[in-house]
Amino acid sequence: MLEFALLGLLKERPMHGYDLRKRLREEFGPLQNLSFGSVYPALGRLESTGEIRAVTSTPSAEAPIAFTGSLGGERAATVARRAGLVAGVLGGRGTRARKVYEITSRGEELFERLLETPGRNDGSGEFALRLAFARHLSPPARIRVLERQLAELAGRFERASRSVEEPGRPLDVYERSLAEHARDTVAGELSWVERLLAEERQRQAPGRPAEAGKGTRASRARRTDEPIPVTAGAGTTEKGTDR
Amino acid sequence: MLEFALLGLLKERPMHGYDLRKRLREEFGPLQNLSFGSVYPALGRLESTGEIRAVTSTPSAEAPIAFTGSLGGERAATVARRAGLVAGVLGGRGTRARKVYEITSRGEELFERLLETPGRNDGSGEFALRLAFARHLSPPARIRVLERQLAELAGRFERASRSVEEPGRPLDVYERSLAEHARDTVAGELSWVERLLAEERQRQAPGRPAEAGKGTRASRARRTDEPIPVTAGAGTTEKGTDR
DNA sequence: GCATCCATGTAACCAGTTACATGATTTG
DNA sequence: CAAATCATGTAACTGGTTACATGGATGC
Repeated sequence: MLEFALLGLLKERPMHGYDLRKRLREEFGPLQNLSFGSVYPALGRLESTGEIRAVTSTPSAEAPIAFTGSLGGERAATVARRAGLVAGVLGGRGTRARKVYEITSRGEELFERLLETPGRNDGSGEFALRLAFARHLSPPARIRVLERQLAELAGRFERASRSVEEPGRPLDVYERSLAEHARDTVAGELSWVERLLAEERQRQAPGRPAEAGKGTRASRARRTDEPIPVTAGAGTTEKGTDR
Repeated sequence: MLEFALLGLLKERPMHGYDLRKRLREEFGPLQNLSFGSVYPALGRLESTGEIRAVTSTPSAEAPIAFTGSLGGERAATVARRAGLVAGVLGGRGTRARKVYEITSRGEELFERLLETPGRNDGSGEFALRLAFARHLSPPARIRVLERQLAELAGRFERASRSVEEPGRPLDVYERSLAEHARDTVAGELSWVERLLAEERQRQAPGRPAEAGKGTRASRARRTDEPIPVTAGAGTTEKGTDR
Protein backbone atom coordinates (compact mmCIF):
# COMPACT_ATOMS: atom_id res chain seq x y z
CA MET A 1 0.00 0.00 0.00
CA LEU A 2 2.74 2.44 0.96
CA GLU A 3 4.85 1.41 -1.98
CA PHE A 4 1.88 1.77 -4.27
CA ALA A 5 1.32 5.30 -3.04
CA LEU A 6 5.00 6.18 -3.36
CA LEU A 7 5.10 4.95 -6.93
CA GLY A 8 1.97 6.93 -7.71
CA LEU A 9 3.46 10.14 -6.41
CA LEU A 10 6.78 9.57 -8.11
CA LYS A 11 4.96 9.00 -11.36
CA GLU A 12 3.88 12.60 -11.13
CA ARG A 13 7.39 13.91 -10.59
CA PRO A 14 10.66 12.98 -8.88
CA MET A 15 10.76 13.70 -5.16
CA HIS A 16 12.76 12.98 -2.03
CA GLY A 17 11.64 11.07 1.04
CA TYR A 18 10.78 13.99 3.26
CA ASP A 19 8.59 15.51 0.59
CA LEU A 20 6.88 12.25 -0.23
CA ARG A 21 5.95 11.71 3.36
CA LYS A 22 4.60 15.23 3.62
CA ARG A 23 2.36 14.84 0.61
CA LEU A 24 1.20 11.44 1.73
CA ARG A 25 0.24 12.83 5.10
CA GLU A 26 -1.73 15.75 3.82
CA GLU A 27 -3.44 14.07 0.92
CA PHE A 28 -4.02 10.43 1.69
CA GLY A 29 -6.41 9.64 4.47
CA PRO A 30 -5.19 6.17 5.36
CA LEU A 31 -1.57 7.31 5.43
CA GLN A 32 -2.05 10.34 7.61
CA ASN A 33 0.07 9.18 10.53
CA LEU A 34 2.86 7.96 8.34
CA SER A 35 6.33 8.12 9.85
CA PHE A 36 9.78 8.40 8.36
CA GLY A 37 10.56 4.99 9.70
CA SER A 38 8.17 3.65 7.12
CA VAL A 39 9.02 5.88 4.20
CA TYR A 40 12.78 5.54 4.05
CA PRO A 41 12.90 1.76 4.33
CA ALA A 42 10.15 1.54 1.73
CA LEU A 43 12.14 3.74 -0.62
CA GLY A 44 15.17 1.61 0.05
CA ARG A 45 13.26 -1.52 -0.85
CA LEU A 46 11.89 -0.03 -4.03
CA GLU A 47 15.33 1.17 -5.02
CA SER A 48 17.01 -2.16 -4.36
CA THR A 49 14.45 -3.92 -6.53
CA GLY A 50 14.83 -1.37 -9.29
CA GLU A 51 11.39 0.19 -9.26
CA ILE A 52 12.81 3.62 -8.49
CA ARG A 53 16.24 5.15 -8.78
CA ALA A 54 17.99 8.01 -7.05
CA VAL A 55 18.70 10.69 -9.61
CA THR A 56 22.44 11.27 -9.70
CA SER A 57 24.06 14.59 -10.50
CA THR A 58 24.42 14.73 -14.23
CA PRO A 59 27.25 17.24 -14.70
CA SER A 60 25.58 18.58 -17.85
CA ALA A 61 24.75 21.77 -15.99
CA GLU A 62 21.31 23.23 -16.58
CA ALA A 63 20.56 26.90 -16.21
CA PRO A 64 20.94 27.83 -12.54
CA ILE A 65 17.45 28.71 -11.33
CA ALA A 66 16.75 30.09 -7.87
CA PHE A 67 14.96 27.38 -5.93
CA THR A 68 12.35 28.78 -3.59
CA GLY A 69 9.01 27.33 -2.64
CA SER A 70 7.57 24.52 -4.70
CA LEU A 71 7.85 24.47 -8.46
CA GLY A 72 6.40 22.33 -11.20
CA GLY A 73 7.36 18.72 -11.87
CA GLU A 74 9.92 19.08 -14.64
CA ARG A 75 11.65 21.96 -12.97
CA ALA A 76 12.00 20.21 -9.62
CA ALA A 77 13.51 17.21 -11.33
CA THR A 78 15.96 19.39 -13.13
CA VAL A 79 17.07 21.20 -10.05
CA ALA A 80 17.41 17.95 -8.15
CA ARG A 81 19.50 16.49 -10.92
CA ARG A 82 21.71 19.53 -10.82
CA ALA A 83 22.17 19.40 -7.06
CA GLY A 84 22.55 15.64 -6.88
CA LEU A 85 23.14 14.40 -3.38
CA VAL A 86 25.39 17.27 -2.36
CA ALA A 87 24.37 19.65 0.38
CA GLY A 88 24.08 23.39 0.08
CA VAL A 89 23.40 25.55 -2.95
CA LEU A 90 19.59 25.05 -2.97
CA GLY A 91 17.79 28.21 -1.92
CA GLY A 92 15.42 26.54 0.54
CA ARG A 93 16.09 26.10 4.22
CA GLY A 94 17.69 23.23 6.02
CA THR A 95 19.33 21.45 3.17
CA ARG A 96 21.08 18.30 4.10
CA ALA A 97 22.01 16.09 1.14
CA ARG A 98 18.64 15.03 -0.20
CA LYS A 99 18.06 11.96 -2.18
CA VAL A 100 15.64 12.54 -5.02
CA TYR A 101 14.04 9.45 -6.49
CA GLU A 102 12.41 8.96 -9.83
CA ILE A 103 10.32 6.07 -11.02
CA THR A 104 11.79 3.61 -13.51
CA SER A 105 9.98 1.79 -16.28
CA ARG A 106 10.02 -1.29 -14.04
CA GLY A 107 8.34 0.82 -11.38
CA GLU A 108 5.73 2.00 -13.84
CA GLU A 109 4.90 -1.59 -14.66
CA LEU A 110 4.53 -2.54 -11.03
CA PHE A 111 2.38 0.52 -10.41
CA GLU A 112 0.06 -0.33 -13.27
CA ARG A 113 -0.24 -3.88 -11.97
CA LEU A 114 -1.00 -2.73 -8.44
CA LEU A 115 -3.45 -0.14 -9.67
CA GLU A 116 -5.73 -2.70 -11.20
CA THR A 117 -5.31 -5.75 -8.99
CA PRO A 118 -8.14 -6.14 -6.47
CA GLY A 119 -6.08 -6.08 -3.31
CA ARG A 120 -7.65 -7.18 -0.05
CA ASN A 121 -10.67 -4.91 0.07
CA ASP A 122 -10.96 -4.51 3.81
CA GLY A 123 -12.19 -0.97 3.83
CA SER A 124 -8.79 0.33 4.81
CA GLY A 125 -8.89 3.10 2.27
CA GLU A 126 -7.33 1.02 -0.45
CA PHE A 127 -10.05 2.06 -2.83
CA ALA A 128 -9.51 5.70 -2.01
CA LEU A 129 -5.88 5.36 -2.95
CA ARG A 130 -6.76 3.62 -6.18
CA LEU A 131 -9.22 6.36 -7.03
CA ALA A 132 -6.68 9.05 -6.31
CA PHE A 133 -4.58 7.54 -9.09
CA ALA A 134 -7.53 6.66 -11.32
CA ARG A 135 -6.37 9.08 -13.99
CA HIS A 136 -3.54 6.65 -14.75
CA LEU A 137 -6.03 3.91 -15.65
CA SER A 138 -7.50 3.26 -19.05
CA PRO A 139 -11.21 4.16 -19.21
CA PRO A 140 -12.40 0.53 -19.31
CA ALA A 141 -10.09 -0.39 -16.44
CA ARG A 142 -11.55 2.52 -14.51
CA ILE A 143 -15.04 1.15 -15.03
CA ARG A 144 -13.90 -2.28 -13.86
CA VAL A 145 -12.39 -0.90 -10.69
CA LEU A 146 -15.56 1.05 -9.90
CA GLU A 147 -17.78 -1.94 -10.59
CA ARG A 148 -15.71 -4.14 -8.36
CA GLN A 149 -15.97 -1.65 -5.54
CA LEU A 150 -19.69 -1.31 -6.11
CA ALA A 151 -20.19 -5.05 -5.74
CA GLU A 152 -18.06 -5.09 -2.62
CA LEU A 153 -20.07 -2.27 -1.08
CA ALA A 154 -23.38 -3.87 -2.00
CA GLY A 155 -22.33 -6.92 -0.03
CA ARG A 156 -21.22 -4.81 2.88
CA PHE A 157 -24.51 -2.94 2.83
CA GLU A 158 -26.47 -6.19 2.93
CA ARG A 159 -24.56 -7.39 5.96
CA ALA A 160 -24.81 -4.04 7.70
CA SER A 161 -28.56 -3.89 7.12
CA ARG A 162 -29.04 -7.39 8.41
CA SER A 163 -27.14 -6.68 11.58
CA VAL A 164 -29.46 -3.73 12.21
CA GLU A 165 -32.70 -5.49 11.41
CA GLU A 166 -32.03 -8.88 12.86
CA PRO A 167 -29.12 -8.74 15.24
CA GLY A 168 -28.16 -12.08 16.74
CA ARG A 169 -28.82 -10.69 20.17
CA PRO A 170 -30.48 -7.65 21.72
CA LEU A 171 -28.36 -4.55 21.28
CA ASP A 172 -28.01 -1.73 23.75
CA VAL A 173 -28.55 1.87 22.63
CA TYR A 174 -24.92 2.35 21.69
CA GLU A 175 -24.53 -0.85 19.77
CA ARG A 176 -27.72 -0.12 17.92
CA SER A 177 -26.71 3.38 17.00
CA LEU A 178 -23.35 2.04 15.91
CA ALA A 179 -24.93 -0.57 13.67
CA GLU A 180 -27.25 2.00 12.13
CA HIS A 181 -24.45 4.41 11.54
CA ALA A 182 -22.35 1.71 9.94
CA ARG A 183 -25.20 0.87 7.61
CA ASP A 184 -25.79 4.51 6.70
CA THR A 185 -22.12 5.06 6.07
CA VAL A 186 -21.82 2.19 3.62
CA ALA A 187 -25.06 3.36 2.04
CA GLY A 188 -23.46 6.74 1.46
CA GLU A 189 -20.34 5.10 0.11
CA LEU A 190 -22.47 2.98 -2.16
CA SER A 191 -24.38 5.85 -3.68
CA TRP A 192 -21.17 7.75 -4.11
CA VAL A 193 -19.57 4.96 -6.11
CA GLU A 194 -22.80 4.56 -8.07
CA ARG A 195 -22.63 8.21 -8.98
CA LEU A 196 -18.97 7.93 -9.93
CA LEU A 197 -19.74 4.98 -12.12
CA ALA A 198 -22.65 6.74 -13.81
CA GLU A 199 -20.51 9.80 -14.46
CA GLU A 200 -17.72 7.64 -15.80
CA ARG A 201 -20.06 5.83 -18.17
CA GLN A 202 -21.57 9.05 -19.39
CA ARG A 203 -18.12 10.42 -19.97
CA GLN A 204 -17.26 7.41 -22.07
CA ALA A 205 -20.66 7.17 -23.76
CA PRO A 206 -20.76 10.04 -26.31
CA GLY A 207 -18.58 8.13 -28.74
CA ARG A 208 -15.47 10.02 -27.85
CA PRO A 209 -13.83 8.29 -24.87
CA ALA A 210 -12.96 10.78 -22.14
CA GLU A 211 -9.72 11.38 -20.30
CA ALA A 212 -9.49 12.60 -16.74
CA GLY A 213 -7.97 16.02 -17.04
CA LYS A 214 -6.46 18.23 -14.40
CA GLY A 215 -9.33 20.63 -13.74
CA THR A 216 -7.18 23.71 -14.08
CA ARG A 217 -4.32 23.87 -16.49
CA ALA A 218 -4.80 26.05 -19.48
CA SER A 219 -1.58 25.33 -21.30
CA ARG A 220 -0.69 21.96 -22.78
CA ALA A 221 -1.80 21.42 -26.37
CA ARG A 222 -5.08 19.59 -26.78
CA ARG A 223 -5.05 16.59 -29.06
CA THR A 224 -8.32 15.31 -30.48
CA ASP A 225 -8.06 11.87 -28.87
CA GLU A 226 -7.65 13.50 -25.49
CA PRO A 227 -10.82 15.53 -25.18
CA ILE A 228 -12.24 18.19 -22.94
CA PRO A 229 -11.56 17.63 -19.26
CA VAL A 230 -14.77 17.17 -17.33
CA THR A 231 -15.78 20.33 -15.55
CA ALA A 232 -14.34 19.68 -12.12
CA GLY A 233 -16.87 19.31 -9.33
CA ALA A 234 -19.99 19.39 -11.51
CA GLY A 235 -22.95 18.06 -9.62
CA THR A 236 -20.81 16.59 -6.89
CA THR A 237 -21.12 19.52 -4.57
CA GLU A 238 -24.48 18.85 -2.92
CA LYS A 239 -23.93 18.34 0.72
CA GLY A 240 -24.54 15.21 2.68
CA THR A 241 -24.31 11.50 2.22
CA ASP A 242 -27.57 11.30 0.37
CA ARG A 243 -28.91 7.82 0.24
CA MET B 1 -7.11 -3.12 19.99
CA LEU B 2 -7.64 -6.84 19.57
CA GLU B 3 -6.96 -7.45 23.23
CA PHE B 4 -9.34 -4.69 24.17
CA ALA B 5 -12.09 -6.29 22.09
CA LEU B 6 -11.39 -9.73 23.52
CA LEU B 7 -11.61 -8.43 27.06
CA GLY B 8 -14.86 -6.68 26.22
CA LEU B 9 -16.43 -9.83 24.89
CA LEU B 10 -15.18 -11.93 27.75
CA LYS B 11 -16.64 -9.43 30.17
CA GLU B 12 -20.01 -10.40 28.78
CA ARG B 13 -19.44 -14.11 29.27
CA PRO B 14 -16.68 -16.73 29.11
CA MET B 15 -15.90 -17.96 25.63
CA HIS B 16 -13.34 -19.93 23.68
CA GLY B 17 -11.10 -18.69 20.88
CA TYR B 18 -13.09 -19.93 17.94
CA ASP B 19 -16.23 -18.30 19.23
CA LEU B 20 -14.52 -15.04 20.05
CA ARG B 21 -13.14 -14.76 16.58
CA LYS B 22 -16.55 -15.49 15.08
CA ARG B 23 -18.25 -12.78 17.10
CA LEU B 24 -15.48 -10.32 16.42
CA ARG B 25 -15.80 -10.95 12.70
CA GLU B 26 -19.53 -10.50 12.52
CA GLU B 27 -19.89 -7.62 14.90
CA PHE B 28 -16.82 -5.45 14.78
CA GLY B 29 -16.14 -3.64 11.55
CA PRO B 30 -12.42 -3.08 11.91
CA LEU B 31 -11.82 -6.69 12.93
CA GLN B 32 -13.74 -8.29 10.12
CA ASN B 33 -10.85 -10.08 8.50
CA LEU B 34 -9.47 -11.33 11.76
CA SER B 35 -7.62 -14.63 11.59
CA PHE B 36 -6.98 -17.34 14.15
CA GLY B 37 -3.34 -16.57 13.93
CA SER B 38 -4.14 -13.32 15.68
CA VAL B 39 -6.70 -14.53 18.16
CA TYR B 40 -4.92 -17.45 19.75
CA PRO B 41 -1.62 -15.70 20.35
CA ALA B 42 -3.52 -12.74 21.77
CA LEU B 43 -5.38 -15.02 24.15
CA GLY B 44 -2.11 -16.62 25.08
CA ARG B 45 -0.60 -13.24 25.87
CA LEU B 46 -3.57 -12.18 27.96
CA GLU B 47 -3.50 -15.44 29.83
CA SER B 48 0.20 -15.28 30.55
CA THR B 49 -0.17 -11.78 31.97
CA GLY B 50 -3.14 -12.81 34.07
CA GLU B 51 -5.87 -10.74 32.47
CA ILE B 52 -7.85 -13.82 31.54
CA ARG B 53 -7.80 -17.40 32.71
CA ALA B 54 -8.82 -20.69 31.16
CA VAL B 55 -11.71 -22.09 33.17
CA THR B 56 -10.67 -25.49 34.43
CA SER B 57 -13.10 -28.34 35.02
CA THR B 58 -14.34 -27.89 38.54
CA PRO B 59 -15.40 -31.41 39.53
CA SER B 60 -18.27 -29.98 41.57
CA ALA B 61 -20.70 -31.27 38.96
CA GLU B 62 -23.53 -28.96 38.01
CA ALA B 63 -26.84 -30.22 36.72
CA PRO B 64 -26.27 -31.74 33.27
CA ILE B 65 -28.04 -29.47 30.81
CA ALA B 66 -28.39 -30.28 27.13
CA PHE B 67 -26.18 -27.85 25.22
CA THR B 68 -27.72 -26.82 21.94
CA GLY B 69 -27.57 -23.42 20.27
CA SER B 70 -26.48 -20.42 22.22
CA LEU B 71 -27.53 -19.85 25.79
CA GLY B 72 -27.20 -16.98 28.22
CA GLY B 73 -23.99 -15.92 29.87
CA GLU B 74 -24.18 -17.66 33.22
CA ARG B 75 -25.33 -20.90 31.70
CA ALA B 76 -22.62 -21.03 29.08
CA ALA B 77 -20.01 -20.47 31.74
CA THR B 78 -21.41 -23.27 33.80
CA VAL B 79 -21.43 -25.73 30.93
CA ALA B 80 -17.92 -24.74 29.97
CA ARG B 81 -16.74 -25.25 33.52
CA ARG B 82 -18.34 -28.67 33.56
CA ALA B 83 -16.79 -29.70 30.24
CA GLY B 84 -13.42 -28.19 31.00
CA LEU B 85 -10.88 -28.92 28.33
CA VAL B 86 -12.05 -32.45 27.65
CA ALA B 87 -13.54 -33.40 24.31
CA GLY B 88 -16.96 -34.89 23.72
CA VAL B 89 -20.16 -34.67 25.73
CA LEU B 90 -21.27 -31.23 24.49
CA GLY B 91 -24.29 -31.50 22.18
CA GLY B 92 -22.84 -29.34 19.40
CA ARG B 93 -20.83 -30.67 16.49
CA GLY B 94 -17.11 -31.01 16.07
CA THR B 95 -15.91 -30.81 19.61
CA ARG B 96 -12.21 -30.91 20.03
CA ALA B 97 -11.01 -29.93 23.49
CA ARG B 98 -11.97 -26.29 23.69
CA LYS B 99 -10.33 -23.82 25.95
CA VAL B 100 -12.85 -21.49 27.53
CA TYR B 101 -11.48 -18.25 28.93
CA GLU B 102 -12.95 -15.93 31.47
CA ILE B 103 -11.86 -12.47 32.41
CA THR B 104 -10.08 -11.91 35.73
CA SER B 105 -10.33 -8.89 37.98
CA ARG B 106 -6.96 -7.84 36.64
CA GLY B 107 -8.44 -8.08 33.16
CA GLU B 108 -11.41 -5.98 34.21
CA GLU B 109 -9.07 -3.29 35.42
CA LEU B 110 -7.11 -3.28 32.18
CA PHE B 111 -10.33 -3.16 30.20
CA GLU B 112 -11.61 -0.18 32.12
CA ARG B 113 -8.34 1.60 31.61
CA LEU B 114 -8.32 0.90 27.87
CA LEU B 115 -11.96 1.89 27.56
CA GLU B 116 -11.33 5.41 28.67
CA THR B 117 -7.82 6.16 27.46
CA PRO B 118 -7.76 8.14 24.22
CA GLY B 119 -5.77 5.71 22.12
CA ARG B 120 -4.32 6.93 18.87
CA ASN B 121 -7.43 8.24 17.13
CA ASP B 122 -6.49 7.46 13.56
CA GLY B 123 -9.94 6.67 12.31
CA SER B 124 -9.27 2.97 12.40
CA GLY B 125 -12.56 2.18 14.06
CA GLU B 126 -11.17 2.54 17.55
CA PHE B 127 -14.05 4.78 18.49
CA ALA B 128 -16.57 2.27 17.17
CA LEU B 129 -15.10 -0.36 19.43
CA ARG B 130 -15.19 1.95 22.40
CA LEU B 131 -18.81 2.78 21.69
CA ALA B 132 -19.73 -0.87 21.40
CA PHE B 133 -18.61 -1.24 24.99
CA ALA B 134 -19.91 2.12 26.15
CA ARG B 135 -22.42 0.49 28.48
CA HIS B 136 -19.50 -0.45 30.71
CA LEU B 137 -18.59 3.20 31.19
CA SER B 138 -19.90 5.49 33.88
CA PRO B 139 -22.26 8.15 32.49
CA PRO B 140 -19.77 11.00 32.92
CA ALA B 141 -17.00 8.95 31.34
CA ARG B 142 -19.32 8.27 28.45
CA ILE B 143 -19.81 11.98 27.94
CA ARG B 144 -16.08 12.53 28.05
CA VAL B 145 -15.44 9.90 25.40
CA LEU B 146 -18.08 11.36 23.13
CA GLU B 147 -16.78 14.87 23.58
CA ARG B 148 -13.27 13.82 22.80
CA GLN B 149 -14.42 12.16 19.61
CA LEU B 150 -16.46 15.19 18.69
CA ALA B 151 -13.43 17.44 18.98
CA GLU B 152 -11.36 15.03 16.94
CA LEU B 153 -13.98 14.91 14.21
CA ALA B 154 -14.37 18.68 14.17
CA GLY B 155 -10.67 18.94 13.44
CA ARG B 156 -10.89 16.32 10.75
CA PHE B 157 -13.82 18.12 9.17
CA GLU B 158 -11.90 21.36 9.08
CA ARG B 159 -9.00 19.75 7.31
CA ALA B 160 -11.23 17.86 4.90
CA SER B 161 -13.13 21.04 4.03
CA ARG B 162 -9.96 22.95 3.43
CA SER B 163 -8.58 20.31 1.11
CA VAL B 164 -11.77 20.60 -0.95
CA GLU B 165 -11.95 24.36 -1.04
CA GLU B 166 -8.31 25.23 -1.35
CA PRO B 167 -6.33 22.23 -2.45
CA GLY B 168 -2.61 22.80 -2.73
CA ARG B 169 -2.75 21.90 -6.39
CA PRO B 170 -5.43 21.38 -9.04
CA LEU B 171 -7.28 18.13 -8.56
CA ASP B 172 -8.59 15.87 -11.27
CA VAL B 173 -12.21 14.73 -11.22
CA TYR B 174 -11.45 11.66 -9.15
CA GLU B 175 -9.31 13.39 -6.58
CA ARG B 176 -11.92 16.06 -6.25
CA SER B 177 -14.77 13.62 -5.79
CA LEU B 178 -12.65 11.76 -3.27
CA ALA B 179 -11.97 14.89 -1.29
CA GLU B 180 -15.63 15.83 -1.29
CA HIS B 181 -16.70 12.40 -0.25
CA ALA B 182 -14.16 12.38 2.55
CA ARG B 183 -15.52 15.70 3.78
CA ASP B 184 -19.12 14.52 3.60
CA THR B 185 -18.30 11.33 5.41
CA VAL B 186 -16.70 13.07 8.35
CA ALA B 187 -19.60 15.52 8.33
CA GLY B 188 -21.96 12.56 8.73
CA GLU B 189 -19.79 11.12 11.45
CA LEU B 190 -19.73 14.46 13.16
CA SER B 191 -23.49 14.91 13.22
CA TRP B 192 -23.89 11.34 14.39
CA VAL B 193 -21.64 11.88 17.37
CA GLU B 194 -23.36 15.19 18.04
CA ARG B 195 -26.66 13.38 18.17
CA LEU B 196 -25.24 10.69 20.42
CA LEU B 197 -23.92 13.31 22.75
CA ALA B 198 -27.21 15.19 22.84
CA GLU B 199 -29.10 11.99 23.58
CA GLU B 200 -26.64 11.06 26.26
CA ARG B 201 -26.95 14.43 27.94
CA GLN B 202 -30.72 14.34 27.81
CA ARG B 203 -30.65 10.88 29.31
CA GLN B 204 -28.54 12.16 32.18
CA ALA B 205 -30.34 15.47 32.51
CA PRO B 206 -33.70 14.69 34.23
CA GLY B 207 -32.06 14.40 37.63
CA ARG B 208 -31.93 10.67 37.62
CA PRO B 209 -28.76 9.53 35.83
CA ALA B 210 -29.52 6.84 33.25
CA GLU B 211 -27.88 3.47 32.64
CA ALA B 212 -27.55 1.85 29.22
CA GLY B 213 -29.66 -1.24 29.48
CA LYS B 214 -29.99 -4.22 27.21
CA GLY B 215 -33.20 -3.42 25.36
CA THR B 216 -34.72 -6.77 26.13
CA ARG B 217 -34.17 -8.49 29.44
CA ALA B 218 -37.07 -8.52 31.80
CA SER B 219 -35.49 -10.35 34.70
CA ARG B 220 -32.71 -8.97 36.88
CA ALA B 221 -33.82 -7.11 39.98
CA ARG B 222 -34.00 -3.36 39.58
CA ARG B 223 -32.24 -1.27 42.15
CA THR B 224 -33.16 2.38 42.56
CA ASP B 225 -29.71 3.73 41.75
CA GLU B 226 -29.75 1.79 38.49
CA PRO B 227 -32.82 3.15 36.80
CA ILE B 228 -34.98 2.39 33.79
CA PRO B 229 -33.05 1.32 30.71
CA VAL B 230 -33.56 3.67 27.83
CA THR B 231 -36.02 2.32 25.31
CA ALA B 232 -33.71 0.77 22.77
CA GLY B 233 -33.62 2.46 19.41
CA ALA B 234 -35.85 5.35 20.38
CA GLY B 235 -35.46 8.17 17.92
CA THR B 236 -32.41 6.61 16.35
CA THR B 237 -34.33 4.86 13.61
CA GLU B 238 -34.63 7.60 11.01
CA LYS B 239 -32.66 6.64 7.97
CA GLY B 240 -29.72 8.42 6.54
CA THR B 241 -26.77 10.37 7.74
CA ASP B 242 -28.74 13.56 7.99
CA ARG B 243 -26.48 16.53 8.29
C1' DG C 1 -16.14 -41.31 1.96
C1' DC C 2 -15.74 -36.47 1.13
C1' DA C 3 -16.75 -31.82 2.24
C1' DT C 4 -17.58 -28.82 5.84
C1' DC C 5 -17.64 -26.98 10.15
C1' DC C 6 -15.63 -27.04 14.71
C1' DA C 7 -11.29 -26.20 17.32
C1' DT C 8 -6.39 -25.06 18.64
C1' DG C 9 -2.08 -23.95 17.82
C1' DT C 10 2.82 -22.75 15.59
C1' DA C 11 6.20 -20.57 12.38
C1' DA C 12 7.59 -17.50 9.07
C1' DC C 13 6.78 -13.22 7.57
C1' DC C 14 5.37 -8.31 6.79
C1' DA C 15 4.23 -3.56 7.14
C1' DG C 16 4.09 -0.53 10.00
C1' DT C 17 5.43 1.91 14.59
C1' DT C 18 8.49 4.50 18.12
C1' DA C 19 12.76 5.94 19.53
C1' DC C 20 17.19 7.15 18.62
C1' DA C 21 21.42 9.23 16.07
C1' DT C 22 22.95 12.96 13.22
C1' DG C 23 23.21 17.25 11.36
C1' DA C 24 22.43 21.67 8.49
C1' DT C 25 19.76 26.08 8.15
C1' DT C 26 16.46 29.57 9.22
C1' DT C 27 13.75 32.47 12.09
C1' DG C 28 12.40 34.77 16.24
C1' DC D 1 21.04 31.12 21.21
C1' DA D 2 16.94 28.39 21.18
C1' DA D 3 13.30 26.45 18.59
C1' DA D 4 11.52 24.98 14.45
C1' DT D 5 12.02 22.95 10.03
C1' DC D 6 14.41 20.32 6.73
C1' DA D 7 16.57 15.84 5.86
C1' DT D 8 18.10 10.83 6.18
C1' DG D 9 18.66 6.85 8.26
C1' DT D 10 18.87 2.53 11.79
C1' DA D 11 17.18 -0.70 15.49
C1' DA D 12 13.93 -2.72 18.30
C1' DC D 13 9.40 -3.78 18.58
C1' DT D 14 4.29 -4.56 17.60
C1' DG D 15 0.40 -6.33 15.85
C1' DG D 16 -1.07 -8.29 12.70
C1' DT D 17 -0.91 -11.73 8.31
C1' DT D 18 -0.67 -16.40 5.66
C1' DA D 19 0.33 -21.03 5.63
C1' DC D 20 0.82 -25.17 7.81
C1' DA D 21 -0.11 -29.17 11.23
C1' DT D 22 -3.58 -31.68 13.63
C1' DG D 23 -7.72 -33.71 14.50
C1' DG D 24 -12.87 -34.79 15.92
C1' DA D 25 -17.92 -34.64 14.40
C1' DT D 26 -21.66 -34.07 11.24
C1' DG D 27 -24.15 -34.09 7.01
C1' DC D 28 -24.81 -35.19 2.29
